[in-house]
Amino acid sequence: MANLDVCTAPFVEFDDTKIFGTAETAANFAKVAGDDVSLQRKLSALQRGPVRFYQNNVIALNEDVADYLMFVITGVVRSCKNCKSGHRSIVSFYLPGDFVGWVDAKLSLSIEASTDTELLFIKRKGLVSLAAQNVRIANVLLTATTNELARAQEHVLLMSKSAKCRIATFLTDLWVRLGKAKYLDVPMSHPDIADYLGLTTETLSRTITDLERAGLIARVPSARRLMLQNHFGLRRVN
Amino acid sequence: MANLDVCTAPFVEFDDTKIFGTAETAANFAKVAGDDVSLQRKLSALQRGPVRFYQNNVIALNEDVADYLMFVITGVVRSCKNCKSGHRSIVSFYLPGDFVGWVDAKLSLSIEASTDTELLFIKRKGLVSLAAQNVRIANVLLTATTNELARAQEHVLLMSKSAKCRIATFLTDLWVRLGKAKYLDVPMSHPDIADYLGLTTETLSRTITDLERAGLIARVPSARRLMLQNHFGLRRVN
DNA sequence: CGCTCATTTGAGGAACTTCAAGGTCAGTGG
DNA sequence: CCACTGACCTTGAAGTTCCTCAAATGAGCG
Repeated sequence: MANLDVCTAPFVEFDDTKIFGTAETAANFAKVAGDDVSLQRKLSALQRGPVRFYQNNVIALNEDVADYLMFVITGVVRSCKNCKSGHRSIVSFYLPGDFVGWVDAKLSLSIEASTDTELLFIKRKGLVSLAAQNVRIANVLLTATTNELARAQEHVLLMSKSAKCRIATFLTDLWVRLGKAKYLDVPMSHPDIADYLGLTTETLSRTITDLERAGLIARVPSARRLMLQNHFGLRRVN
Repeated sequence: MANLDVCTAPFVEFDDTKIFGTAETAANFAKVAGDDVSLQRKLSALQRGPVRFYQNNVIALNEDVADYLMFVITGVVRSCKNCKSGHRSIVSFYLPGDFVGWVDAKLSLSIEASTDTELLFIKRKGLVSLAAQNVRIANVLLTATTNELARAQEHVLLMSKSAKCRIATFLTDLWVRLGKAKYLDVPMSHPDIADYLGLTTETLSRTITDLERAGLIARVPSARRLMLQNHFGLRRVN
């Protein structure tokens, strides 16, 4: 991240609709400014990108994030801890519209592309000083951080529940975050979900089978496209 | 919390040194303003209290926290989720110097006194608008939220580790947060620690015994006063 | 002292992991 | 077109970790 061009270098042109399909939601950073055109201009002066990353690319190490904040346009970003032992924990998934990179170097997390993704890089200092002048921006930043805090706290709560409950809750929450479509097209892989929930892929797979047998969900054809058939029941799992 | 007097009503005068012993660290809200006397005055105009709570008193329900933010002066505050089933999870402990109440009503958490405690109540809106005028305050608030976010994320990481690792890490982190004294006087009860770590009190007790047998810690006389004997070893537990 | 609550210890059982193997799917090259 | 590859997903059997239930011990307070 010392030089953003290093990040963009390995990415060649490709057909957007193929990888960033129309089903993907896309977010717009300019909306942060509302209707204020001069503010929109100031914001766009702070941004660099969009930059594209392929699945499993490392976007940044947490130590590098001091200067830039990231904003997800399409795809899914994960922040995770990779231990020397090979064990991995995923702390958070970021979807379109989320800011990535609030937390400083304390925990040395790795920011990676969970799916192919498009990101904006935003000069952190510039955004913060903009917030000191503009109440709207200040509130957006405070809301962004407290929302992420709320999600982290829900994640903590989730981790002390059973595997069945963790997975049911994860799926319904994801369904809500992705806009409550008819089908839940799960964007991230099973290994990613398992590491997010503190489970093995085996337990994940077995539990999804259990939920399916209980009539709560259905694999519409494959594991990546689900239909949540009994929302009330899913919320009641424990 | 609609009326703070309701909170103060049940508390009678008592000998401070008995309950809020000298061993307890105490925090000063005015330090947020640094040396700026006029800023200190503006801050103190926003605060109400200190208010005292006894152990296990409910300080606020999360839905009530819209108007006030809290600042811990002495003691330990917990934010927790109490399910109808009787199950309880503790999301976070707040020590002297911490702000409580950033997260809004989404998750309906209960803010409770884990030990006897003294708190300031601070008008949220007033503090936020002060932040929009003053860069120092703005940075204090952003730092407070991102620090809490970092702690929540570490908590998430902790929850996917073994019981032994969770407890060893909890103890060393607590030791650091409390100022690295010779003895670790654990301020919160075993049930609270267990609910924070997603374990039972039995597992907690057994594991502490294991850590003691391994020579990593010692119960100096009782369970509430520990000595961390091998910090390197404690950090290496997995 | 005698009460209550907190902590410790034990035995058995449930939940999840580990290890192992088979199946599916998309992309690749012959 | 088809077989090959590698990553992902699924399923089974055995093993660990942690929980549940139950009881004993220890600490604080009137």
